[in-house]
Amino acid sequence: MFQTTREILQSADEGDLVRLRGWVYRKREFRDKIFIMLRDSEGVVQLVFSGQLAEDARKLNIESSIIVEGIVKVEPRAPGGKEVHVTRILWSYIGEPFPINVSAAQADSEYLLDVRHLWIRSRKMWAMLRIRHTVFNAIHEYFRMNGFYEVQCPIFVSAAVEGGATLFPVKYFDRTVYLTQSAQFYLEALIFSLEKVYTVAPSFRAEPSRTRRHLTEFWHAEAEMAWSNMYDVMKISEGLICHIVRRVLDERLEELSILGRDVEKLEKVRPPFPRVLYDEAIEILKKKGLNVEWGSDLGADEERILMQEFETPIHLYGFPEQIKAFYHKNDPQDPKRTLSVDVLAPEGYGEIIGGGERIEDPNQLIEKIKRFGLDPKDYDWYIDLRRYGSVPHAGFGLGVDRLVMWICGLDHIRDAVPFPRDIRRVAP
RNA sequence: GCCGCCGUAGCUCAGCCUGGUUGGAGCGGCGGGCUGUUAACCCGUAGGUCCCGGGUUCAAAUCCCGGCGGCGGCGCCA
Repeated sequence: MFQTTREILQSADEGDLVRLRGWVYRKREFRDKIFIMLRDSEGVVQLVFSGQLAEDARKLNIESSIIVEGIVKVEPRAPGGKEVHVTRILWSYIGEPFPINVSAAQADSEYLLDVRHLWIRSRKMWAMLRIRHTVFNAIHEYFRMNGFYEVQCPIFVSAAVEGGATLFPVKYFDRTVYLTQSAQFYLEALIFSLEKVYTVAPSFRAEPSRTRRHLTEFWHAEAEMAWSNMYDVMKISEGLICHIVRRVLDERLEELSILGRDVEKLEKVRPPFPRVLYDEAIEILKKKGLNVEWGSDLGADEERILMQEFETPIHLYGFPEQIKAFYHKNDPQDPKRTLSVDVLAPEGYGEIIGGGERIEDPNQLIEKIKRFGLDPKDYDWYIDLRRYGSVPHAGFGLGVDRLVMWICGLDHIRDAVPFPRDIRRVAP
């Protein structure tokens, strides 16, 4: 029977005989006594080796693995207030000198990406991974609580969702297919069976983006709802974000603190999010002296400047037709505008959700596909969905890695993912 | 696609602008010291094709040209 480091710190009593297993996180050597910070999946606790055991412990390099038996001591000088005085080393594996040192870790260097398979052992990565775990769990919780069915969509696809977006070609027997960039079209098909559906899956974008919020492979949480409109998307998406943030605040305070996250800022994330019409955003930016006109897309700088006005995420809605993909439904009251909505995260993190109402009329859809310079033949089955009992419907996609990046307060999306894939990096 | 930056020890970096004896520091390694550390500390020690090629010069890590490798940001999007 083994105890975790967390169990030692939380519930073990003075004098308890315990067994622990883990890795050497830090080692502090003296003549006849050695302190080792033992790391496991739950945390870190101090071990004390003395006498002959100190001589054995001296051989352990950083990240060596070890199983020990010892006696719990309440000790104010120990990190966490308790430590384990080792009485037996039951097993050990003396690792080679660990190649990551303190200065490399502080520098947040490229080297850490080269040795990412080892760096994921670090406290920072550990904290992020645990928060990420909670985020993914909360996504499933929220959708299931709200009557959505989870579905699975193909990764190999034969046509683009976004007209212009770049796809990764894949050799597929004697022809070329592509890696999916969104499950949206499949989700739209599935609402005719299940009405409210969601999926959490990777999406792939071959755009040569070199920014701190782009990956070529990212995790996409997408939902689609029959009998729904743009305002339903706003309600569900803000409910989702708030539920996720609440869960992280409830379960992961220690991890947020390790990452140095300002928890106060996350506490402010409560519904409803401000609803900002695209036109208002343009006005705000003009007042701030930016040269933006109705119809132009908001770049990263504009987004950042706009979000200085807000402390929570916002719904930015009603984008002009020309800056949104063809499938967005135009506003019948104002046809040059679409019933589209993005969620922008505060603190400069930008767009985390994109969505809106879809065109349900087949003729309107065909007409818009043509107007966008695309070929309706490429969207054959997608148009077909509208021919057999079409319904108003809407949906959205959440960039889960961007959400994790924001919640953790990270500088780069790469650090929101254990093994990031970007324009150049595909290893480890 | 556009703009900018970098390449010096296993790792992080200083030195380069203003060329000048044997190219430095911290961490890590190795050896030693130390009765309580919190990224332990102290002493010693090993470790270098200064990315590659060419040029200028009495002299190049340093200046110039070319190549290779890498990074950051924007655009696009989640």
